[in-house]
Amino acid sequence: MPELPEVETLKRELTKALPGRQIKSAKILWPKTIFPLSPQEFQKQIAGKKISQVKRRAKILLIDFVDTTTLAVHLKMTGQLIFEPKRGQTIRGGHPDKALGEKQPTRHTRFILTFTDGAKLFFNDLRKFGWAKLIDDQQVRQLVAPIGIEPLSPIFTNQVLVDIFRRYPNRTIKQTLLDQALIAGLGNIYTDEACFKARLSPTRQNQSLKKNEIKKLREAIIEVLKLSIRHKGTSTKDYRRSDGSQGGFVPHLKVYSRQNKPCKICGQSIQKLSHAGRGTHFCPNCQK
DNA sequence: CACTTGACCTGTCCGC
DNA sequence: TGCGGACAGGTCAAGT
Repeated sequence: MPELPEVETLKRELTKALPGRQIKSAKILWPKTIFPLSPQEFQKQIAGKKISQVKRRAKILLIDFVDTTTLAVHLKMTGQLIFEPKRGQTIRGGHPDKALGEKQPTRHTRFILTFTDGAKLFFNDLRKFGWAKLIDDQQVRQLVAPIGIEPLSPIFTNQVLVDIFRRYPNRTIKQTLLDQALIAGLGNIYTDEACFKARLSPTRQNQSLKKNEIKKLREAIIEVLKLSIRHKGTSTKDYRRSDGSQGGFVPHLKVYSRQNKPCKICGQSIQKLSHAGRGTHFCPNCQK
């Protein structure tokens, strides 16, 4: 599911494709995706807009227009944004690659943006939880206001994380890392992976953490996110890059979706239990 | 106030 | 083979 590294990957890829392009039309196949606008309102408002830049805040992708409005997109669990250059044109050079993905649109396509040059952007979402909101800059500020610190920003210091854990002594590490109001962009995959890298059990109580353990956790969060971004994200199932291809981080996963498989460090069996309402994966031997 | 559960959805997998 | 149910998990609202 798209978490920070996946949305960051899309941001970087779409930054190469979208700025400068102008929207010719929008086709809405599942109106709930663009709620509260009706398909007619959405189509009328977005037609003619020119994209200035693509940004990311937490797991939200922000497609800015020259007129200072924004299309804010949340992919939730199964959302995809697939960019298709106009026929005969490829974004990465060379011949069109059949391995890159299935033909667009798919049965799960919820809306399509068509640009004046013939290029298209497809929003696919199997489970229909994702959304796209066409909003002004004031509404963007309201949207991102409750979101916590970006873990890859320089102000995400040891002290910041220490303070967060001190503020919620009775929560567990996993509950804390998943809380978007505290730290932005971590989901189920990267909380489990960061805890493993820091050798800490995700179910540990915050108040039991020593300062040097929090330091290790901060470093682990940053390393795991950066490494995944380098590999263009995790495609356990639905996540796709903007060209339809899969991210390359799955072989680097140490615990997520590896229950009953041997720990890559000690060989003991990776365990899975339910915690904080999520499947939680860890090595009982390596993580304390 | 803090924590848990349900809702939103569909596809996949498992046991019978 | 088919069917029911559990499960996958981001986020918000409602319930305990």
